[in-house]
This record gives sequence, C-alpha cells and structure tokens, in this order.
Amino acid sequence: MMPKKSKGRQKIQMARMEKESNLLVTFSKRRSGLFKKASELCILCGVEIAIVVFSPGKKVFSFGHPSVETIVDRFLAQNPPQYSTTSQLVAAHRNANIHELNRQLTYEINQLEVEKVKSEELDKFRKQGVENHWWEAPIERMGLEELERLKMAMGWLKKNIDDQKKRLVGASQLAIGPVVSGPNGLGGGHEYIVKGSGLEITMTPHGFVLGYGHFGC
Amino acid sequence: MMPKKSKGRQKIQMARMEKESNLLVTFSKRRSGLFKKASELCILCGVEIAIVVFSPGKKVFSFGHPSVETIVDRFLAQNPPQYSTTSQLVAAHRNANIHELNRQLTYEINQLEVEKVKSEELDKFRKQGVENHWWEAPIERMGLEELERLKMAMGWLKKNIDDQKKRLVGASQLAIGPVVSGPNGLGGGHEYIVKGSGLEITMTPHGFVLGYGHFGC
DNA sequence: AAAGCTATGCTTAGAAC
DNA sequence: GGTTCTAAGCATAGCTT
Repeated sequence: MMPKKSKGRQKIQMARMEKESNLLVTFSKRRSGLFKKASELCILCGVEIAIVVFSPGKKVFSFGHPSVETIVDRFLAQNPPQYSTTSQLVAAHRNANIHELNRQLTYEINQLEVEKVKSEELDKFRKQGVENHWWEAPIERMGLEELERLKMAMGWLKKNIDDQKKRLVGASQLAIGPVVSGPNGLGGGHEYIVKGSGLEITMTPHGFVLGYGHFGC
Repeated sequence: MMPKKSKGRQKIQMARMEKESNLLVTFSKRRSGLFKKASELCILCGVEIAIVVFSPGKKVFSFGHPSVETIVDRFLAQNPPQYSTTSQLVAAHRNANIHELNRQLTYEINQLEVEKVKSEELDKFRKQGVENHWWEAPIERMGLEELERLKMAMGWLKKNIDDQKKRLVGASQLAIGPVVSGPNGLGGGHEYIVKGSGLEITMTPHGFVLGYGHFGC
C-alpha cells in the first residue's frame, strides 16, 4: 500500500499564525477565497458589495461591485457620524454632503479620462493569466452605454449641486467648490440637505455610476 | 433501509437566483459566511478589513475591523480620484483632504458620545443570542485605553487641521469648517497637502481610532 | 514565493419543522 | 421569517515541485 501523500487539510487554531511564511500564504489564499465568496454573493443575490483589505505588508486590496467608491459613498451618505452638540462640527458636517456630491461628480468625470488606462491594465492582468474571476472581465462592453448614462448623470448632478449651493449660500455661481454654512449652527431651513431626498437621489442614482470591479493595488 | 432524509447540498448555477424566497435565505446565509471568513482572515493574519453590503432590500450590512470608517478613510486617502484637468475640480479635491480630516476628527469626538449607547445595543444583541462571533465581543474592555489614545489623537488632529488651514487660507481661527482654495486652481504651493505626509499621518495614525467591529443596520 | 496536490474540515442547498 | 438537519459541494493546511 502506498503511503499517503498528504495528511490533507488540518484543523488550525483561530489565532494569529506564528510562522510568517505560512501567514503570507494563508493570507493570499483566504483573501482570494473571500473575494470569490463576495463575487458569488453579488451574482446569486444581485447585491452590491465593497471589500477593502490592508495586507500584512500594508498594501491595499479591494473588491467592489459595481465599485468600491460607489458603495463607500453610499455608506458614508447613509451612515453620517452622529452630530455633536458642538455647532462647528454640525456646520462642518452639513457641508459634507455637498462635498460628497463634488467628489462623486469629479470621480465620474475622471472615469472618462482614466477608463482607457484602466482597460489596458486589466487586459495586461488577464493576459498574465493571474486569475479568471468575473470581476476582471472585459471593461469594454460597458464602455458606450455607461458613458451615455454618465453624460446624463453629470448634467443632473451639476444641476443639483448648483441648486443646493444656492440654498446654502445664496450664491449663483456654477463653479464647484467648498460651501460655507450660515452663522446659525442649527438653523432648521437647511436640515433637509443632510437627510433629504435631494442628497440621496443625487448621490447615488441607481445605475448612474460606471460599474466595474477592480482588484489589487 | 431508511430513505435518505435529504439530498444534501446541491450544486447551483452561478446566476441570479430565480425564487425570491430562496434568494433571501441564501443572502442571509452567505452574508453570514462571508463575514465569518473575513473575521477569520483578521484573526489568522492580523489584517484590517472592511466590508459593506447592500442587501436586496437595500439595507446596509457592514463588517469592519477595527472599523469600517477607519479603513474607508485610509482607502480614500490612498486612492484619491485622479485629478481632472478642470481647475475647479482640482480645487474641490484639494479641500477634500481637509474635509476628511474634519470628518475623522468629528467621528472620533462623537465616539465619546455614542459609545455608551452602542455598548448597550451590542449587549442587547448578545443577550438575544443572535450569534456569537468575536466582532460582537464586549466593547467594554477597549473603553479606557482607547479613550486615552483618542484624547491624544484629538489634540494631534486638531493641531494638524489648524496648521493646514493656516497654510491654505492664512486664517488662524480654530473653528472647524470648510476651507476655500486660493484663486489659482493649480498653484504649486499647496500640492503637498494632497499627497504629503501631513495627511497620511494625520488621517490614520496607527491605533489611534476606536477599534471595534459593528454589524447590521 | 508561486503553483499544484490531496485529504480533510467547513459551508451550505434543500428540506422539514 | 427563523431554526435545525443532512449530505454533497467547496475551501484550504500542509506538502511537494
């Protein structure tokens, strides 16, 4: 009888691994497994997921569908830190939403500029045959349609930002920039900006962001 | 011979599940599995992970160690959207870092106020015997030490924010609020704020945030 | 250190409650 | 809607290359 070639998988203690070499291998394997599980959850249940991992070597790995930024923005918009009683902090947070709008818009505009580069990078990744998960699939097929929606989204976002800026500072200039809050730290007239539909709809209109996952770093 | 009581696990197609009832059950099971995998990766490899999931019902579920906010902030600080050639957008982004500083500080300040409430909520969760994962472990044991570090971090962050505000607008007031950029959209003197060590060190000093995971919503 | 192997432990689909 | 059970599918620790 042949001796067994391997003892197979052995149980391990749930504690930080001692051997650094094992730890690195395990991290790589389990990170891959985690991302695969996430992708399956996306596919099976049609949900949106973002994962950010800082490796033992402090490098960042991320998984996102449709993108980490999309989900993070929505998370931050919906889980704003609770307000302090300090009026300055309240004022700072009121502007946060305008800022998030700015960032979202800028992000989307920049996608136009970096899309080609990213596409090439993804192609390189795939040709190196690293892995073959669906989130590394060709970006090309979502080029045209998304660009069209993006164009609409941009116009819409820009209008909303401008409207909200007018409400906040009474200014009518279209330039995108920081907005200062009024002197009254808790004035009721602006509250709806924080929790109102204006922000939620504007920030993350369903399907209005370029949807693709990205990987590694 | 007894008839088999179950066919056991059956293979499924990797595509969106048809039956909505099955989809909901699968989402719940697999989300739980995903978070468990993440927690194991945290423990075994000592890494930091954030997961945000938007459920089929658009509710948000999150896993984070030490916290979603910590990791998201670091991710955003390290993956800033590429600059557009549009000067307004550049200006908007320059202020983004100050804003992130503000948000981080505000978040940490507010932790002081909400910690007790969260602790009680977690206790309730545990007493309901929902699950028994480590990230739902008692928050009490990290109360004192973290509060001490938080106190230091607050002073440090406040100083940095003030310093950077002075550089940007020449103002010396300590009030936390939005900062306007100079008229020249691409002035070289402020560039270091975007990528410089001031932000990176200030935003996410290792171990300077309240470290605990949170769950559900 | 990255890729493949294999036996074993872990996850989970389907069903019943 | 949640729980529990079962058996089959899947992930992966320890090896080897």
